[in-house]
Amino acid sequence: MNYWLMKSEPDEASILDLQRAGTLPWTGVRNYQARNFMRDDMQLGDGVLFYHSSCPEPGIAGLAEVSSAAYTDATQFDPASPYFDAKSKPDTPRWVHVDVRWRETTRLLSLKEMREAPELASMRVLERGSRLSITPVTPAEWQAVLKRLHAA
DNA sequence: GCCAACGTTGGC
DNA sequence: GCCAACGTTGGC
Repeated sequence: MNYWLMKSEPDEASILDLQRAGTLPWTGVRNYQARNFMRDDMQLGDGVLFYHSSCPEPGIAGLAEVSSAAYTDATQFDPASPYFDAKSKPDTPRWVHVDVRWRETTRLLSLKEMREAPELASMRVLERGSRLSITPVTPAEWQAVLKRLHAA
């Protein structure tokens, strides 16, 4: 069992969108490191911290879980999609993604609060210049986040 | 809108 | 394989 933090712009897909849909395909990842996490390291049932980015109040907005193995991201072959990749060929797809299932919509654990919490200081997403949209979370960090989310 | 940080591209 | 140029991310 692994844990992850996954960034989403709420304008595109918010935690409430996920709650309504139940499950969403995590399409649009176009970074090799993030893709490799999904392809090589994610397992069914892995815990996901759902993070809102590029918005007025960035932070963790809910909990989710990995609900599929990695499979081909169809948007890479769609010229009308913002995620279209002309260099990716259908016989050797470059981009894959997993599905993510909603678990809980929590209070917002803001980026500010995350930075101020000593027990979260080790989180990869807080590293200087970190832009990765998917980062591993340790069991200790996961527990610490849950404790904060469910407190006051 | 700014800009620091980082990833990717492509010429050599 | 190097590295300059360029593009993107994402907080502020």
